[in-house]
Amino acid sequence: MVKLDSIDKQLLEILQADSKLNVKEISAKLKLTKTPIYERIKRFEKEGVIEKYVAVLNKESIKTPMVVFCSVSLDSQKLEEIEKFSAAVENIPEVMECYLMGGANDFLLKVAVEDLNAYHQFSSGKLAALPNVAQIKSTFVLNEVKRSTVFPLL
Amino acid sequence: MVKLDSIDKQLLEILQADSKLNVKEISAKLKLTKTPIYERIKRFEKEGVIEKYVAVLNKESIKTPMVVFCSVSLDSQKLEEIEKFSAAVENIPEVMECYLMGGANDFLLKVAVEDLNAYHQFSSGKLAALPNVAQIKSTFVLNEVKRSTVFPLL
DNA sequence: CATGAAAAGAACGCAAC
DNA sequence: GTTGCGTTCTTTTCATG
Repeated sequence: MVKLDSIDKQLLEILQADSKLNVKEISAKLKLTKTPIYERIKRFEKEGVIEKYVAVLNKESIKTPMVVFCSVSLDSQKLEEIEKFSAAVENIPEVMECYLMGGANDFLLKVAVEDLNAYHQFSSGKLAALPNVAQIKSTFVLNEVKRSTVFPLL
Repeated sequence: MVKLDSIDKQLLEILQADSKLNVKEISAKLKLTKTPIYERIKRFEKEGVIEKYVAVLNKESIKTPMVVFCSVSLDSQKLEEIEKFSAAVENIPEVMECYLMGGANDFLLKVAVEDLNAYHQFSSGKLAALPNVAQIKSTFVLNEVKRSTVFPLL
């Protein structure tokens, strides 16, 4: 875990919102010169604080997939089983996000598929086929109101 | 909505995974020369297919916030009320994602806050204070197993 | 941290095939 | 779509204060 000072946080905040700004522009925003900003960015990249840079597509302009949230509960909540399920889910491309949840000790999965038929195949074929899966409850997304990749920095 | 040919899809796939590759490297991957790749990328940027480029932070190396999923149901599911709620949610920074869900006609919100106390303030203060909110059910994330921003291209 | 210089590489624009 | 060239901009390194 890396300690971040105030400038670090502002810098990461900026890069999370727009990584195409060049060092000169970022420096101006933070009222510093290029050198320190450049060095901080390179440090973040080297230390892995910045994992990667990616393009974000506009969902209005492409044919968007059907998105489904599914709650998956396991027969056993032993750590070993949880890790086995987690590992399996990693390699399923339809699963965009997966969280281990408190409360009912379920997983919550965000799944993207082409259509209902594809979802059926995914759900009964791939997901239910995983060992230890007890129950799957699916809820369909009608509309994406907000989606942000920016994590608040504490 | 833009039509994408096979190369477009591969190109966007690559840029969603790593936007720091230069045109030369991408061209090599797609077995084309720089010119057409460069032009396609510029077209995507101009047309807004590529909305922006962002840095993705490594959650292991920063102090990650507490993440909570909350189901919000409204008193009324009239379109007008749904839009009013959607608009309000847009401007709440704690709300990272928000989806209008099928089934129970609820919203599903992914919320990031510093700690339980902050969540309490958010939930009872900001969220419950919105007009028309009937019920809020919160489930806490224990562990993030997978998180990807890559949308499959259909 | 600021300044400035200098080299390498990438982006960008153009022309010819 | 390819090849090639030239200009401009950014990145990257380095030296000085």
